[in-house]
Amino acid sequence: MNEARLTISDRIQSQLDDLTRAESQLAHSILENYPASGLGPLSALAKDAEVSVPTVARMVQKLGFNGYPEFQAELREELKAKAKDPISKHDSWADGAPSEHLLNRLTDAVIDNIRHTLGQIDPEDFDKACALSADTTHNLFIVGGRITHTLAEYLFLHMQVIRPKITHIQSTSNAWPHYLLDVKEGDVFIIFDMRRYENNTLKLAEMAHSKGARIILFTDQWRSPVHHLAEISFSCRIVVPSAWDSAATPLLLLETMISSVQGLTWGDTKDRMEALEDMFDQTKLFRKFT
Amino acid sequence: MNEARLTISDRIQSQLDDLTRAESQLAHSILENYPASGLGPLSALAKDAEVSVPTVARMVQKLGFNGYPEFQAELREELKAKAKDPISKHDSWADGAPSEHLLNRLTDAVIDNIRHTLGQIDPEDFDKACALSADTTHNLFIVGGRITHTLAEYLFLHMQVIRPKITHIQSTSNAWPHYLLDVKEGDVFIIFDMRRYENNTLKLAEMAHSKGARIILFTDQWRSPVHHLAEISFSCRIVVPSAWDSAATPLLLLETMISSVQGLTWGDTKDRMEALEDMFDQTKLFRKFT
DNA sequence: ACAATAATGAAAATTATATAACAATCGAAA
DNA sequence: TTTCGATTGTTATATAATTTTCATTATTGT
Repeated sequence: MNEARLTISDRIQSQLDDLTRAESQLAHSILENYPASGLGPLSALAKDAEVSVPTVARMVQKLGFNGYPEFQAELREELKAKAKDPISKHDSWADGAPSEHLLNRLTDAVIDNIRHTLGQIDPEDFDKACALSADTTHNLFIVGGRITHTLAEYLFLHMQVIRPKITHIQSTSNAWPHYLLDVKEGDVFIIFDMRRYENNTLKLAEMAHSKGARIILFTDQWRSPVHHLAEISFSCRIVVPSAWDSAATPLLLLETMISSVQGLTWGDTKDRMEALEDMFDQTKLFRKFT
Repeated sequence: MNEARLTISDRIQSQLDDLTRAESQLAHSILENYPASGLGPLSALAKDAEVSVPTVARMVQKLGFNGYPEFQAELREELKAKAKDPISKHDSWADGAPSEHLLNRLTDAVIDNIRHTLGQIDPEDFDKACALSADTTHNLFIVGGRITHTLAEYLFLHMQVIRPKITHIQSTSNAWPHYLLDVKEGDVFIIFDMRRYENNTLKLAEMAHSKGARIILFTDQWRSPVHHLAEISFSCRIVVPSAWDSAATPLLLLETMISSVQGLTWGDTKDRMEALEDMFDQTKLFRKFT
């Protein structure tokens, strides 16, 4: 993927000395605010550079393009590539594997997903969601579906240590209506619903909502219907070159959330963690050392 | 003039909820590689988003523009402004959050973990592990511990669709010795053991090993003691600025493995997936569309 | 200074592009 | 189901953009 491709800007600059008066004006005008000016209509560019329309057309051909539209297409390609650039420095992640190896392709996709997702997240929303999750004056319910219950469980396992009053509900289970009996106004639901959105999850969300619960939703880029009920939604990009979706991006958000909530409740968490350590010591579940 | 401070991207995102099917497709297509895609011809954008040409024209008007050219002009203005912006703070992942925000710090760490981990993985080992997991002439056991059972479960849920003869064992459960009765020579174990290595997991691994099972281990950079018994080990970097470890890197490996195994067994998988689809249709578990 | 040649611009011809008008489709409510 | 309204797509028209042609103006070498 990493061809030593020279940009149009490069090409123009290298030729800058051999240009005639009008061409030079034009070249400088293109470089002035590159690439925006080149993406407008040809006539606008000509006017901007104070040269005639055909001058622009000819220059573009001199640069090796078949026409102005082709020139613009290339500019847009550059722009796309640039947007991805921050990480594309690594032509391959797994050394020793060709870049077409699934390891590299999937990793590329996941990193890309992360960037897109993070780029669209409002940090204030995120902080608010963390604050809600840290609020121990209300109950916290964590809800996952068929696949997403693993994410829910992951969050639950950590939150369990961090704070009390927490419940994990699997929406595919028949038992969930029972849990809802205890829901009080102001309780917080963290709901996971990724594509192939589940009817059960939606129903559960509706009931929780009607009881006055506040909903934080983790969904994909197409958004579960639950998002109409949610106070805060996080839509994650999940598409990878696979028949399945990737949970990596939502997991990253979860882990950040866990860390953040832990920070907010540190006083309590500390005690709880110590208590947990003691329990583990007694049950000899873990090894003291490797 | 404060209206002008909202980028088109912002405006689209804020309206994302109230969009119809075609509009939503289009919106996502625009955001997909913003702003490049919006700077091409209207018809190209329409084709890209798989909507009709007038849909694009209508959407642009909905966004408050007098026509597509006006919309493009605004995009170019944004581009110019961005290029001139002295503080192009695009070195952070979550725009709008300071680089010290946990979202950015944790994401940095996770990407770093991925890079390190992938760099140390031998692609041949990886391919071998996939081949082993795809081999349906033997049973496949997936084993997780207290936290890692979520990863195990995630793998199990997918593998379950891809191949038969598969079992998920939670090493913290009392029941695991029973599972081992069925283990035959040549059976494959995929074991998860991250730090705070669990005694149960080690014992389970030892018993499986003594029965002639082949072990694939997912562990952290310090390596679970199980790795002495493992035929193939993947050590993942898991450290992030948090009191907890990150499961993102092992998850990425898992997802790659799932995709790879699926490729290896595609003939069978296809049938199994179709059967699963039918089941889902009958139980009305999922919604057909958003 | 004067051809000869290249460079440039004005306007017409051509092509592509966006808008408008209309028709089909889909989904919700009766 | 059937109907109504909203949404989306198809076709046709108008508009804008690009390319071509050709006349004009600079530039260079003799």
